[in-house]
Amino acid sequence: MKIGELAKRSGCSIQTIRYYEKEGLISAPERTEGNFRLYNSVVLEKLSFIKNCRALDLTLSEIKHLVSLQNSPETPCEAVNEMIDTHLLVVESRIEDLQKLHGDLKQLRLKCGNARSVDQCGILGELLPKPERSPSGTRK
Amino acid sequence: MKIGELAKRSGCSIQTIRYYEKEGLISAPERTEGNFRLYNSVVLEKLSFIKNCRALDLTLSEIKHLVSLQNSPETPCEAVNEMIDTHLLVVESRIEDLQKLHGDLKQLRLKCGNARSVDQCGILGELLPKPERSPSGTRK
DNA sequence: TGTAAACTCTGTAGTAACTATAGAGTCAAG
DNA sequence: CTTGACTCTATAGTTACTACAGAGTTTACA
Ligand SMILES: [Zn+2]
Ligand SMILES: [Zn+2]
Ligand SMILES: [Zn+2]
Ligand SMILES: [Zn+2]
Repeated sequence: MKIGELAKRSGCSIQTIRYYEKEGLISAPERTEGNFRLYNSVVLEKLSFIKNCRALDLTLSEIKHLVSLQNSPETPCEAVNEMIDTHLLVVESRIEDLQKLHGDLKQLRLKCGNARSVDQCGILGELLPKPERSPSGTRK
Repeated sequence: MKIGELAKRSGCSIQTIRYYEKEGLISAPERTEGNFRLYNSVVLEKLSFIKNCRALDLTLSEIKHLVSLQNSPETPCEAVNEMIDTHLLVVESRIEDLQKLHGDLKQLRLKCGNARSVDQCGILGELLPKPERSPSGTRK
């Protein structure tokens, strides 16, 4: 099959497939006389694997690592576990960050009061460093 | 003060300050005879504002919008509220996504079993599409 | 058989918000 | 007057793609 059909069947875009090839995530396929890429169905599994990994937000470099592990099946699988564990930590800390962010935003949202104009809005006031009105404002 | 001192005092890197200037988030300062940027302390507040907004993960374009609102103080502050609300929704959906991800990763992590080698590791197996051994594998 | 549509090719640029150089110029101290 | 610290602009790199431009290939149909 040519790249267009592969794209439809795999759910990856044509450009993404070519990109994965360039990045070494899938191997370069044969070509037709006219230089078109020609795939067999095996690559569908590889793309599916990659998609599963991407859905877990593993980076392409991590996926590459996993692929290389698959190609040397006798390696101890500790490396796999470590990668997942590390990734779990990253995800957990991102969740924590976002939850703090969410709390801060909620707080901030309450600061508007019922201001009508921007200069009275408590939100912007809150974002400024400290609205300490300088006692002898010497501007310029 | 020159850009180096501003960087130290603001906690933004020199490149970031120049980048913010290029993007129109802070205005271009005066220059010395030798073409060095020369700042007064007002810019410290602007950078602090930007840092606060970035800590809430507002995009530079959103921050630019807020800055322009500050510069027209009579505008109704609805726009501010809407931005925060929209942003809250984005953050909430990111948190949900990550929590699902986290669950999936936890699940996956359990699949290792006590495999010793990669080819027996349940994690990689799980990531593959479906290990249905084809009954009459006609390859090529 | 001719030709137009649909497909594919490579290479390049764009995305967000920076970071990190290279190579040149400026300034302060000894 | 020279060294070192600082600053300048411009450019490239980061991540995982997406979106072209311009050229070549294949298929379908009249
Ligand atoms: Zn990871
Ligand atoms: Zn308000
Ligand atoms: Zn937002
Ligand atoms: Zn395992």
